[in-house]
Amino acid sequence: MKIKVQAGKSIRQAILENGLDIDNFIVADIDGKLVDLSYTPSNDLEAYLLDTQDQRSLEVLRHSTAHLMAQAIKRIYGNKAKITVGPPVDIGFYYDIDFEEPISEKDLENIEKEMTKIVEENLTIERQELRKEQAIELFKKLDEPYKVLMLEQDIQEEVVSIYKQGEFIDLCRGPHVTSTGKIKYFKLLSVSGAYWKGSEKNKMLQRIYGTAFFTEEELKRFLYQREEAKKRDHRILGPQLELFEIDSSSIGGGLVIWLPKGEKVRYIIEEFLRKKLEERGYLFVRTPHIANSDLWRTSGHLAVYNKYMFPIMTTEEGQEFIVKPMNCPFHIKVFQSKTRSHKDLPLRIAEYGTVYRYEKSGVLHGLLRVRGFTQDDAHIFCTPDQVEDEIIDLIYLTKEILTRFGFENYKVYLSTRPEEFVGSIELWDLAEKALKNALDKVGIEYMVNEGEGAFYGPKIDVEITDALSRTWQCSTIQLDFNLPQRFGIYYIGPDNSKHTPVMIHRAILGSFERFFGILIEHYAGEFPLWLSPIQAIILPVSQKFNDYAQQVFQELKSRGIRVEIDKEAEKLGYKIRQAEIKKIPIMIIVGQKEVESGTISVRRKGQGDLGSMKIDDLLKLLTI
RNA sequence: GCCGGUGUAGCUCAGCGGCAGAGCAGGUGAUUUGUAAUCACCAGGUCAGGGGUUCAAAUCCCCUCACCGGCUCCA
Repeated sequence: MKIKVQAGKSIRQAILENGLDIDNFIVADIDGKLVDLSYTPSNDLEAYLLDTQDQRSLEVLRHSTAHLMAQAIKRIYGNKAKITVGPPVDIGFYYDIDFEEPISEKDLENIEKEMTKIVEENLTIERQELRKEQAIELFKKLDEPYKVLMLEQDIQEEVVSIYKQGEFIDLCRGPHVTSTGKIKYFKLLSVSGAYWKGSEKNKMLQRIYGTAFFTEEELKRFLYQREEAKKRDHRILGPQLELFEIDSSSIGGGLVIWLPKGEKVRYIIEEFLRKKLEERGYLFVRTPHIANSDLWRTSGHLAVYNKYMFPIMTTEEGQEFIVKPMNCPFHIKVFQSKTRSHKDLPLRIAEYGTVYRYEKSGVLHGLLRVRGFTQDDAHIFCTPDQVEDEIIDLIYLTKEILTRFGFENYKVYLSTRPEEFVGSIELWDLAEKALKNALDKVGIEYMVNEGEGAFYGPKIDVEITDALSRTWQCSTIQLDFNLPQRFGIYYIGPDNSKHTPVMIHRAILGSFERFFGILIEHYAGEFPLWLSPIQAIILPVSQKFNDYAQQVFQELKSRGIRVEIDKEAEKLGYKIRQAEIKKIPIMIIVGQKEVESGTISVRRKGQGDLGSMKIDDLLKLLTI
């Protein structure tokens, strides 16, 4: 809401004089700039007050909580802890601190206690402006070398602001809440490492993550959601639901075993995608997992991509082989397998190509970052004129595929020519224009990442948003002016002379491993019927009805339903529980009643008992 | 790769200088069951690996490996 502030009076005074509740407002916006409520303008103006509902207020609260934590840490550790930076982030805030003796998560409780004390002290948070030299002197005196470094090296302004709360002083732009008493609902979350200024070359500091909210309910909800997210972690659900396994000790980190049920899901996805691709004229191929090292010299990978490639294997005959990190050189070979005419273009070569990349052990993460994975890869060879239509087709295809998995929201990024590039500027301009035209014609919103393209061509990346509003990059469409040149591939144009085709690398799911990991979390392990490895399970009320259950089983099986049967000598409740835990979508219960009437009783996971029906009725239900 | 944490039965974890434990899962038997856990018994171990301290190490110390939270990287 808007409020008039007179010269010489603080916004806080203005709020009070207007009879408004000061507790509702956190900071004020003056011409787009956020200021403290203690701000006192030198001439009359209008300020826009931000209440606790405003996202920016929450950021301020969290920023203030970061300061609160830093103050608590300074009280406990004194100058054995040097403060650096502590901004708000989407989950809350962090503060990077250089501790003389490393702390661990056990210490967080103690820090939280001290924070609570400071909240109770209700210290006023005051802003003060000083000249840069004064600030440098101040932080030298306070023995905060990182603040001094920032002032000396990074901050351009001649006048800087500091914030004081009790004995604690921090260099900060602000704004902040008016006093430490305003911070009530907070929680410290984790301790981790973080490089000073984010560079590997610099010293590693300790980063403490925390969060804060205006109400206790919001904090509780946040913590609850974190717990829920943990439960749908694909690394927990995967082995639990017998989908996949990663045995780092006996097989190796980042190498995935697809268990029968996971493979079933993958197969369904593969076949679904294959059908869509073949409809659009893609030709599937299959290529080796290793190749002569010369292939990778020609492609340039050995020079440019070396650090992600497993080392060369040399045979006793002295031949060198390398495990493939990419499929593209092989698809070039497919293109080269005969002389191509312009009439053959666009040529769309697809492969579910398994590649291996050496990733540092610390970056491996379940199925999301692995060392061996299968891309839903394809390379489109076309003329420069055909690029636009191909991209349009690709965007529609990508949308169609992702929508099938319940991903409706996307962010699209177009990355353009970087400083170092191959190919002519004319070709780049033509290609970038083609990509833009394609995006515009489809009517998709996108952001341009200027200069972020690969050295070999511009690209379009698609980020999907999952059920927990997290974003993931899967699809990528990359133009390549480099490989066709390096391998000297050509097609015969209408003019009967040789031309170099444009190559488009593209993946829609990215890799089956990564996409599967995302899907597991997106669905929390409860796959929709069409993907579920087991669609239905038949539960005889007692073993007396096993024969009838077997008949139902045969019937459903012959109709193509993925069905199982639980013939154990257990109570129905137990069998239902087992089926629920396995997240099987349909439970079919058969007992005396069903045998007599020739029906089945259907229970849908998450919905409960649907009553009894004929098998045909269930089949109808399943096809909806 | 870097910082911190954690490695005990298939899984989740307790034990933290003095006999290797529980629950779930698994096996066997009994029970023949109506919409989220029937009972009993059995089996299951290089306490991640290696070295050291100690009369004695799952437990304390060191090294290695793996994983987890992040950072960097990748996309």
